[in-house]
Amino acid sequence: MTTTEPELLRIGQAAEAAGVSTRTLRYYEQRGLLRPSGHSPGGERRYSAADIERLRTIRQLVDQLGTDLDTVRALLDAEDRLAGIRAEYRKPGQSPARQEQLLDEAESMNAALRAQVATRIAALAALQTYLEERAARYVAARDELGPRSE
Amino acid sequence: MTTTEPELLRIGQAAEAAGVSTRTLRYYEQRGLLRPSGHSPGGERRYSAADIERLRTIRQLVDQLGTDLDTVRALLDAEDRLAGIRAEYRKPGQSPARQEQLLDEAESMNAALRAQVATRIAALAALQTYLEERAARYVAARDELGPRSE
DNA sequence: TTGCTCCTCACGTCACGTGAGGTGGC
DNA sequence: TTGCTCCTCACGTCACGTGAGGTGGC
Repeated sequence: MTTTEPELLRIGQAAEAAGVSTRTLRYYEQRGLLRPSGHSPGGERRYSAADIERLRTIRQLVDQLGTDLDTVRALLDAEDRLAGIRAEYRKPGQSPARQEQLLDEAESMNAALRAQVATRIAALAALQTYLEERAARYVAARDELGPRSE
Repeated sequence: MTTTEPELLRIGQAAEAAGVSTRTLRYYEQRGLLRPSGHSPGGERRYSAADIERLRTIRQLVDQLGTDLDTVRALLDAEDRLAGIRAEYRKPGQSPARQEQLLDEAESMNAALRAQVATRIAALAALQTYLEERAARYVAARDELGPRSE
């Protein structure tokens, strides 16, 4: 049996799948954030499911946390290094010290992100409370307007 | 007795109080978002406490919700119109229909904002869950690395 | 062959950042 | 008078948007 086809997407399909423009995909490539897994013989970009996942991660960080692209790249680079080390994990002669160092790095970044998310959620909760108070004031103002006869 | 001084701030003080740059204040003025309450004889901008409050509102919308400045202005304009009507409330001959229309407008914008905030909080909660799962995986990976002696 | 999507420039835009050169108030 | 802050241009930057003009695969 043949291995199943890799299911690579053209740039337009990839963009639509992640809710971004094709320009964004080319720009991320230029900035070193996301290289397509392959290319067609004619030179068209081809994106894998893993590429789309990576793209979604980038958008999460940018949209939800307002992270700039250089910071996102640093984060993904560190993840890539950790994944690389994990892939070599089974080979003999790997340095556990090196691996532990990368784990430290990944954990501290994760913790920093979690702190950012918590801060944002708190700010949004405050905003929500404020908006609810205003909604209540609107209702009060409407009552004060006098009873509209049905 | 004299009325207490209005306590107007220079642009640098206003900027620092709201955590933005002076450039941002001048830009918001140019874009019609925030006009300083007054000017010094020499032509310097002077900002009131209400101006700073308005500025903080703008930053909330921009930072927490990613709202663009045109949308923010539309929102503040509507609030200003409502405040204007309320100020005239005591005068006789005001149209309650007009006032109710403005209340409708304000309420619907408030509701839209609340929906946006709720969506964002949900997205952030999902991100938080994802980050916590990753944190757990890091701990597992560390255990797998082998027990560090002592 | 006809559309449609893709390609690479390259200029435009939004929300500011950052000097350049000069004026005004403790 | 000396700093410090203010003023108005005006060019730079980041993350794309948007054509311009041309090539490639069902």
